Amino acid sequence: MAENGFELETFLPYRLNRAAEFVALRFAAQYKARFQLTRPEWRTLAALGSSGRSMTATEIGAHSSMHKTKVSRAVFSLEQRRWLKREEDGRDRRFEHLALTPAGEQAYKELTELAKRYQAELLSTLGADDMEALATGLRAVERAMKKSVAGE
Amino acid sequence: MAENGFELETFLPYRLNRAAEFVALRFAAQYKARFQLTRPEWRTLAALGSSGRSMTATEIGAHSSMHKTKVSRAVFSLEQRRWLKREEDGRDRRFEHLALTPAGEQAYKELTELAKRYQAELLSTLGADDMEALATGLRAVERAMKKSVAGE
DNA sequence: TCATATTAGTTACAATCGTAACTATTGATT
DNA sequence: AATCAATAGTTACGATTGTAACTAATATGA
Repeated sequence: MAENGFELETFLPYRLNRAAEFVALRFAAQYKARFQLTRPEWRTLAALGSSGRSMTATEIGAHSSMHKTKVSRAVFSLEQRRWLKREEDGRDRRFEHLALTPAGEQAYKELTELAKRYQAELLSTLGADDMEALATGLRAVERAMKKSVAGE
Repeated sequence: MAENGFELETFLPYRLNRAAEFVALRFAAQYKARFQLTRPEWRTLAALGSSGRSMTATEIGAHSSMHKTKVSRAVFSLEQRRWLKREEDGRDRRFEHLALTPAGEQAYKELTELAKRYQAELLSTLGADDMEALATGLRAVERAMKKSVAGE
């Protein structure tokens, strides 16, 4: 009941979390079954694959909202599979430039097919209008994310 | 780059996850600092507090998209704090009806004040229009969640 | 130049998590 | 009634996680 004007049903962190969890689980089952990939591994692979260039671990973390230790471990395990290679930066050797190998790109490509199918499924259950609204709202959150990386 | 028509920047699971993580972290820092609450504990407390009635652990899990072991552990620790009490169902003793104690309600009320402040902050950084769009989109996902509980 | 601060990334360790197996109870089928 | 299936919730255990401390490299600035 409305004790004091707060309604959980309108509270963004709660709603976003449960929606994210719900939407992620079905898809996770697919890439886990196909490639034995964990969620951080898929997210790392996706960040690299979609950027089409090399990225540092820190960039991947910022792009995916993953903790740096999560990224570090995902990078390690993708490297073990030879889906990713590291190259150290010549000017500043603290940086490692990470890029997919051909095998990694191939796997990514295959995963994008699953993803496209899943996205189409979502589109049809949510409806185009609500999907569009969701995209608009998420874009705003993403803007806020970029700002908060820049500032503070 | 756009290898085959898939764009990670439009892929819902990825976007929802990173937005949820981003938005949740700042708020989690607050309830952790104030009450030493974990995320599952806050979510369980919130589900109960906002419903204003008793719920079973399964209902809480469905409402919050939390795994049943997460709920089970959160319920246990809230019970330890005397913020929640269990009552067994007379007709079917598999069910436990969970409800907040007065102390639990008091804590919930205090947390809703933090939540309201945080929500206001979000509203001002996202803007009213985009916030509204996000709410519309999330509502659609929530409808899909309810259906998938009903079916299959 | 030397000390101090900052940043990228890794890792030890304790805490948390999910899978699968479990107990307990009820429902369904014969 | 007796069996078998289904459901609510818990728990053992191995896997995954985040915190904090660490290494290594670079930047800052007296």
